[in-house]
Amino acid sequence: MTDVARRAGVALGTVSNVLNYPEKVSPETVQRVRDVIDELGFVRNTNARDLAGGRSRTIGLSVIDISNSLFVDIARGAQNFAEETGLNVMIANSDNKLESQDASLSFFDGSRVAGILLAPMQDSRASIDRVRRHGRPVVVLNYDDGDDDTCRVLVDNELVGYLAAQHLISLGRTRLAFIGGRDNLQPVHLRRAGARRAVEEAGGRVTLEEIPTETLDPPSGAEVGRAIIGRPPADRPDGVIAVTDLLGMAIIQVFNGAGVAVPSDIAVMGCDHNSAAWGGTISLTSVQMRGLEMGREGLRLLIDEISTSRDEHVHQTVMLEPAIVARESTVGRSAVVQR
Amino acid sequence: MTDVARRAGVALGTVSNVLNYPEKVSPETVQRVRDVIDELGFVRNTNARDLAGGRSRTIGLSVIDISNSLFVDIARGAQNFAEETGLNVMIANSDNKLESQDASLSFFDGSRVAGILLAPMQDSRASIDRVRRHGRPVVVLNYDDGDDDTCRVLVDNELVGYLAAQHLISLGRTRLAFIGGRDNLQPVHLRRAGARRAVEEAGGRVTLEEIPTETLDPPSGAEVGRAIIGRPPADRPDGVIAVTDLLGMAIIQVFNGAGVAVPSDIAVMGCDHNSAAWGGTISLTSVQMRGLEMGREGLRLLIDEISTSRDEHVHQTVMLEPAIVARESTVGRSAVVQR
DNA sequence: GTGAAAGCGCTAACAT
DNA sequence: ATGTTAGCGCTTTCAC
Repeated sequence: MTDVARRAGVALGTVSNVLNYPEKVSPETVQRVRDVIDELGFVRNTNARDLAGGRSRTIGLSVIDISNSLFVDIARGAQNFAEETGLNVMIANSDNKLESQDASLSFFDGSRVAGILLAPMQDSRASIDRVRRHGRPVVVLNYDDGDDDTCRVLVDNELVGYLAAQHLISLGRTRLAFIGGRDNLQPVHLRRAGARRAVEEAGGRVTLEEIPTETLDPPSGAEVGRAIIGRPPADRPDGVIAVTDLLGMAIIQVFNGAGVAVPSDIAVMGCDHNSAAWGGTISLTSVQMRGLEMGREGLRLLIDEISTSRDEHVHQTVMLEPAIVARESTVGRSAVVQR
Repeated sequence: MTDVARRAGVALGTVSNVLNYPEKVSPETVQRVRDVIDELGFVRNTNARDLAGGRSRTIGLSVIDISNSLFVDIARGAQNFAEETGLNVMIANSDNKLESQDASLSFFDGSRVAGILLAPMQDSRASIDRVRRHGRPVVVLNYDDGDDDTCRVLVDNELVGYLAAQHLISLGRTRLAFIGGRDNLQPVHLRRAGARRAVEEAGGRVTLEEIPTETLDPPSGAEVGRAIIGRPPADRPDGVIAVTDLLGMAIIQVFNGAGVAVPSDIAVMGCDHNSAAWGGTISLTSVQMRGLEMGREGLRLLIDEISTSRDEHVHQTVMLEPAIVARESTVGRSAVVQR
């Protein structure tokens, strides 16, 4: 910056003003300084800027698993909003390792980022507290650790299950099956509870069969699919809710290969709108988890917390409403207007 | 740090030494200072550190599209290696927008990162030159712009096609089909050329049919699949190479639904080992694009360029060898040892 | 082994 | 409107 000042024949402070408060400098000086900046290819040092200014324009996003499309959506949502507000989002991936998550948080802490968006892998209050004690705001995404002493953005997973079941019921299905992983996973538990509620509300005319699976991956889905096919047609469900899209996709393919028509014989749907399951020829009905909104809302809350006086900030929890995305696997080809 | 020094009853410089060169400080002092650091929850300011030290321990990774699993792999490869070397990798996603890519590069430039890994969306020499003129090393990943004035890590796409065709030929298939997008895409062009070479080498006993597609997405694959099924069995290929996994997966599902057995009637394989196509019950043979190695090698080259004296550095191109990943869709279920 | 002091490249308050 | 200057929190000589 000194070089720029000398070359433009002005003082250092003037260059700074041109950069930060151009309205305080005469137009011709602004022009001259800017020309020199271009000429020299000057890029101002963000570190020094943040250090001297005592603030930062970048926020850190830490996600558990960047290969899951929900987290990719979260990142994109946050970035889009950040763009509008002149902030920068840096992504750190934890690759499902808790120690990596901690390392990322420490890195962000050391970088004196303005704030942190954290989509944690499990209860991370200890790490969060540490960072926050250093005065760095943290907003938690997609994980309910029951701590309302922090801002969070969550999706109503009970409603996810409820909407899914309701969707199938509204299509006239009466023998539902809920294919889920183990119940100790928070989202699985909640979605199952929601499905039960919808079935109960339907009175006695709808039944719900619950089939647990070992994992949430395709092989488990295929296994369940084969088990269903092994039963006499009258004994099969006519509507299947898979707790993840990957599970649902695998089930569809088994049905496909066995001549069971989807959705006419059996309607199938997933619950987490995961692009990793978009490879199919039968597009999959699912429930939108609103990753984009989650990222965007999270950043909004974070900005709010950053700019509010530290003591006066009121933490809030935003509960996002999931929404059915109806596709061919439940409503059939003709009803799908656009992919 | 001043607080730490005062609380520990030592000078500022000593705290710095404890942090950076503990061997230069007496053990008891080290211990005392460290205790105070823990007690105060002190985290040193990376910005100030980099500013004062004139270097940085973080490197920037800019990818075109974080929703493509190849780029996710690249990121993970780079991060794994970075962990071993005490560096930090910050990911910036460009969401397929060229202006975002430029913004990311400028951000990294302003942050004075040690170096940049760039997986660009198209010829980006202009942007690269700008950054490099500021003395910041850049390594290009997965894109061959013909510029050997930079370090690059590429995958031999011609070999991808060659290996794919060879794999099918070695399984006794003689009527191959290459299902590709438009030939103006560099990878498509190269893979097709490789497939041709393998077929030529096989002499007259193997034929290669080339079927272009509008896009590289599932719908195009399904379309081709239906076209193939529409032909009399003797007229159909017995081995299909889809230029992307998504295409391949869609084709398999069409075959599946029509009672065409994969791989016994027709073997099908993809070419880019994309996890977005892993949802199937028939696991897909593909060609490993070595994203992890790409990230790792890229970072290795980058570190080399960073530490080498600026003038003495010799740019190099690492050409990664793709490898067949044989799965059920070509070799059948029994031959697949593990997923 | 430890301490003192000069910067790193900026911002922001103040002086002109 | 422009120039001057004191830090921001550290690293790094160089003395002690």
